[in-house]
Amino acid sequence: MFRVPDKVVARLSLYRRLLSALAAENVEYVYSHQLAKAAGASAAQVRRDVMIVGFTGSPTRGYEIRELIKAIGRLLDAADIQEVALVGVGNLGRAILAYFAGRRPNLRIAVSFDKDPAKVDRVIHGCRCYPIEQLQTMVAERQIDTAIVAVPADQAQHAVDLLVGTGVCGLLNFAPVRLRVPPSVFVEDMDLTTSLEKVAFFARRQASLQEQQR
Amino acid sequence: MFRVPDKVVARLSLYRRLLSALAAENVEYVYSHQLAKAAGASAAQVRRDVMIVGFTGSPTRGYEIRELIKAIGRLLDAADIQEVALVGVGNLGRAILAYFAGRRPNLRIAVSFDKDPAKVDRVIHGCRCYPIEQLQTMVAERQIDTAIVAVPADQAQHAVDLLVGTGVCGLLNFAPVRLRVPPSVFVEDMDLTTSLEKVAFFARRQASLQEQQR
DNA sequence: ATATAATTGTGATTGTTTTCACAGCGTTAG
DNA sequence: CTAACGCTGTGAAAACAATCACAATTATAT
Repeated sequence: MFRVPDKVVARLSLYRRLLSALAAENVEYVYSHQLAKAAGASAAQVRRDVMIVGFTGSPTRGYEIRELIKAIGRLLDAADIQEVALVGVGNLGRAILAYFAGRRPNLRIAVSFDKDPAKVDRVIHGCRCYPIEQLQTMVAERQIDTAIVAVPADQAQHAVDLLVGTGVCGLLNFAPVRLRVPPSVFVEDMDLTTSLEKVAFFARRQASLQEQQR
Repeated sequence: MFRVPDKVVARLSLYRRLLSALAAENVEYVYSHQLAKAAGASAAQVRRDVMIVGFTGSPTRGYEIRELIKAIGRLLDAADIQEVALVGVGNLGRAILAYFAGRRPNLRIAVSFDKDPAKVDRVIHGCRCYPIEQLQTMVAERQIDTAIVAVPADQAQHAVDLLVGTGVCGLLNFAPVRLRVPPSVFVEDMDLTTSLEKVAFFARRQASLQEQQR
């Protein structure tokens, strides 16, 4: 099983969404440069990425959209349904639930956990909340390998230890801390603070650049 | 003004948080390898990054924490307060407000906008919500250059056009679409769907790898 | 039938980011 | 006073990612 760089996976996910939108408008074929424009990438990049999924287009028609969507799915998606666990059903956790509610049926947040008894047993955006004590049993039972961490920073490592101990090997982390995990576990950090500081930094640079020009 | 790669900015933001935590415990000095471990980076990387901020440590003591924090601030932070606008006060927007409420006083979400009259004029997590019609006036008046986009996908481009038209040149985008902006505008995409698919992909790979080994 | 035009697939190249490796330097120990 | 240690700062190398550029391909027009 050859290595796929994570940037490529991210772009393929985006391409697929764009392709689905086109398919919904009954467009049948798309050229690399069209897809590139929609995705904010170069045409060469799109062709390279498509090459990685092992799909091939026609020099005259471009890529057949429905087939390309399937090909991307064969690489990205599980054969069956892949369930995701959410830990932490606070403001952010609920927003995440709302966001994913009913999106992709074969990649869905199946269970959530919280330590607050007020949340336990409630069904929020179609997902039942369990007490954190049941995390290991439930995750093991459902063979969940992917989880979203949306607990406060000081509880994140503990939650992750529980998850990893039960076999979870993919984490989407919203807590503003670096998680300690074995190298076999993939962590994607969604660090709002860092991202905002990044944007603020470049915005300020650009603003002062424009001021200089005047 | 020399170029700073955006990955470096992200790491510096992280280092600063880690350093602040150490400073709070009255630690005075830190070695590159210690900071590296906490940040999940290599020691050489930390030293390179510190080099970029133009700070220098001692071969025997390492970096003086309080001074390094200041040095990072001189690069990353605005001289005065930098205000941020939030567009879209739905589930996600409110979670973002809660997340940043009272975090960093000189980088704060000062105003929010929504088209829903039910939200207008309410103060949510310390931030007043204005009708979207007032966006351009308010943003121009307060000279805001940084904004967070948390509206549904189909409204994102319109919101961004308004923002960019008023001089905003840094965007943190939560809408699952590619924004069309002039090249002078910096966009950081927080694409939950893509990130989750990425994590799910690598989790699945790892899981099937471990299965193979058995 | 043949020429034309536009696109794909990909080796080669370029550019960027990370790591290596070591000189130089305070501090400490003998 | 000298040696040894373990760190920083950084040129050089390696690894990684994106782009270029062009042969191969196939529909269309003549």
